[in-house]
Amino acid sequence: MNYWLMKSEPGDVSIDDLAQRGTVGWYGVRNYQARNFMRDLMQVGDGVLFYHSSCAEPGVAGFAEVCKPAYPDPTQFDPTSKYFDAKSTSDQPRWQQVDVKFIGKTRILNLEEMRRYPELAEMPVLKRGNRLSITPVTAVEWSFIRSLLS
DNA sequence: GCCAACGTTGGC
DNA sequence: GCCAACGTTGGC
Repeated sequence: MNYWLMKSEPGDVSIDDLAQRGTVGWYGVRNYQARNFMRDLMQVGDGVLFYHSSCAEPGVAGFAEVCKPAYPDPTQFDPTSKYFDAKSTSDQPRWQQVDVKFIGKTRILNLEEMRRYPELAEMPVLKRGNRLSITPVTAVEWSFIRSLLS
């Protein structure tokens, strides 16, 4: 059982979209390290901090859970998608996604507030220059944020 | 829109 | 396999 922080642009998929749809496929990851987390380490039942990025108020916006293990991301095969990858074939897909299901929406836990808690100081999302869209969360960080937002 | 950070690409 | 150039991310 692992925990993860996963960034989504709310203009693309927001916590409200997830709440409405119940589950979503985590398409569009085009970074090998983030892909490997999904492919090699994510399991059904893993906890997810749903994070809003590239928006007016970046921060943790809710909780989700991995509900389907990694499988090929269909957008890599779609020439009309901005995530199309010409070097990817159905025999040799490069990119994977998992499905996540909605657990709950919370208030926005923004970066300024997160920085105030020493318990969260090591989270990659708070480190300067971090760009990775999927990062591991420790059990301590997970419990802390769960109680903070409950 | 700026820009720091850092992953990727491609020439050698 | 080095490394400079380039592209992207994402907070501000």
